[in-house]
Amino acid sequence: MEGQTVANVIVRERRLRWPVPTEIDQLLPGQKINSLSRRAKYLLFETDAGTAMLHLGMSGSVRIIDVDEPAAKHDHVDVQLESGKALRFRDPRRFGSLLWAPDPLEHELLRNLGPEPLSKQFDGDYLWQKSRGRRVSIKQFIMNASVVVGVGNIYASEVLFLAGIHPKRQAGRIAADRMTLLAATIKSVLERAIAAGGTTLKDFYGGDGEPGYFQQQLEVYGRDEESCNRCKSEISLIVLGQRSTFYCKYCQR
DNA sequence: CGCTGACCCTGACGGC
DNA sequence: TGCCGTCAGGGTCAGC
Repeated sequence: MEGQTVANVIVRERRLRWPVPTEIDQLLPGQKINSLSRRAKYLLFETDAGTAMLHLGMSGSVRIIDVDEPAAKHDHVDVQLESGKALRFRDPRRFGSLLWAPDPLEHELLRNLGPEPLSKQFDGDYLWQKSRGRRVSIKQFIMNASVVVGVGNIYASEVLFLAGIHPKRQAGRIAADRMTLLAATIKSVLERAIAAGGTTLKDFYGGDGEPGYFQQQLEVYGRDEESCNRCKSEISLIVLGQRSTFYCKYCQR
């Protein structure tokens, strides 16, 4: 889409996580997409008039189609291009969002986000400093986007297993050297997952239309009652902050 | 300010 | 076959 011009925007359903603002259909048509980028899990489509911010939520997806392809159920938005192709956004659960901002990094939802996990500024020292005095569990801590972005529920469990840290351990009670290991493990898990094309549990497909393969490398996620690859004991399942959490009670302290 | 739990919504699946 | 309860990979927000 980069460098292409928007011909028209069709909004069939405005009721997403937040209502789709009229700027999307009023201002986007006629604009050239200067660049595509990303901050946290928001996809950013930058134009001279402003930036469209797209979040896929839990069940959202986008794909490139011919403009005349009939819309199916849950196909909420089409961004039609002058080329005759369109970006089609589908989201059955409507937890996703499509917003508009003159300056996205100053948008209320982006301005207080923590660092990107693969950036240089995200390291053990940062995690250690940020966590002092915090009593919340380390798993909820690393899933908190104001601490660090990009660590979702699958990777949080995986990271903590590989770092040998119990998911319920209070964030503020983890020593600096373990935080260094934790930050490095977050980076390596995300890098490996990206290299594998992501994790396809049931219906995730990457931008290339291919499923991911990282699920074949999962150590604990979804493996409750199966045996730990390291010590052979049974993987445990608990709920932390309403999210399923998998871990080995012998390998993680 | 930090933390917890409720909530947003649809579809898939298992048990009966 | 159908109904009901449960669960799902994300994230925000009110209220304490």
